[in-house]
Amino acid sequence: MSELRKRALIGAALCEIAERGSLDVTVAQIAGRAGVSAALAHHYFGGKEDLILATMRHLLAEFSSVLVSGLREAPDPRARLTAIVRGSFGREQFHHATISAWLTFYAKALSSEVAAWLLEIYQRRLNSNLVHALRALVPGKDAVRIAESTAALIDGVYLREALKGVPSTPESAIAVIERHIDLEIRAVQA
Amino acid sequence: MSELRKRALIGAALCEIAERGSLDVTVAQIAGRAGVSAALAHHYFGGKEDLILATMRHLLAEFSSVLVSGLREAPDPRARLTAIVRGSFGREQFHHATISAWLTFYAKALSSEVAAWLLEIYQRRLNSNLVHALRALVPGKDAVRIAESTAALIDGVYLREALKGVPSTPESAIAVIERHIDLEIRAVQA
DNA sequence: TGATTGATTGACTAATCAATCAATAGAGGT
DNA sequence: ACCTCTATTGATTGATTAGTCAATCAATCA
Repeated sequence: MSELRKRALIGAALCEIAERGSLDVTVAQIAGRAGVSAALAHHYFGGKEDLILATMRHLLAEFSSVLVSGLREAPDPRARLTAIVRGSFGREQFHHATISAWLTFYAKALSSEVAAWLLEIYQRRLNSNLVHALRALVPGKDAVRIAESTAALIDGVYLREALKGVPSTPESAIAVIERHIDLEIRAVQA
Repeated sequence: MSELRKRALIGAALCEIAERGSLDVTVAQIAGRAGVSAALAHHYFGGKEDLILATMRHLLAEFSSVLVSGLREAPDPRARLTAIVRGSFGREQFHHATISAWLTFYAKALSSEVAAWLLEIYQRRLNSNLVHALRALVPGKDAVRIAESTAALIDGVYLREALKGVPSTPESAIAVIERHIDLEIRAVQA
């Protein structure tokens, strides 16, 4: 029962945060959506902060698993890069709701030590994956630089997607990133 | 006195928001920093929401004026692009505080109609400036595409700067964007 | 001087919400 | 039947905070 309720509460928190576009969600709202009382949320998570952080961890873990499974199937370095890009824009759904939740967590990282720490781990892992794949294609120094700009571009495109009211397909977003990678690699190799 | 107090309150709100890394600032905190009572803030702005939005407008207006003056001095299209990039990363200060405030406003745009509208105006203007400068260098269709990816890259780099605890110089950030622009232009012209 | 007006505040209200707690219910074991 | 542990909740508390209001203060003007 414990795990079941925790999962339900995390899912409800995700929905509520995304729907309201803010971390100003009450425990009662989350619990209500999960079909339980607010007191139960406290029982299982200790406090609101822990529930929010658990939700964040869930999102990060989910992305991580998508990334790992994508990378496993990539045959060569360039395909690994594509896997990372597609993973970044294919996380569960490319839904406005999920993207909103991410942006909200980014904002939280400004004021929460733990949230910042969690995001840093995600960023480091993304960066390390990019660098690793790039090293097979360009000199090490360039790999680091290209990884950095690519990661920033991913975040930027993601951010703009969050603010865009209408949902769109990930394909156009992916194309932007892919082109950037291609241009950078070609520029170095030329 | 009216204008003086309003300016002081907006400045205080900016500081408070940036320092706490969140829009969860109380009217009392802002007013206290401005050296007045909370009641006065209500007197001048009507409500908390209006004060926050006025602060947002201030930030946007400030950026806009920096951009305009930078563009006026640019002798050719490529210099105009550089002016836009430098303006984006030279807004008043490249301070962690200011960047934090921007990210916080981005998050607010998810839940506030007016905030979203304000940000959209800023984005549209930035985009239009980029497209206009690019049209002199590449075909129209490419100009639109490059403007889009450049704007996203600017936002992405800015975002990462916000989360980075340590402050850094804008030069490295500017270099990333400039390189992206150069690569894109060269790829089209080739 | 006396009146008017704007600036300013302290005190108050009403609402919200996280967190706590005591109490109930049910399952499983003895 | 009795105990024990977990799940669950309604009620309550304590803290926070936006917004209001009546009262004061200061300057300007008639």
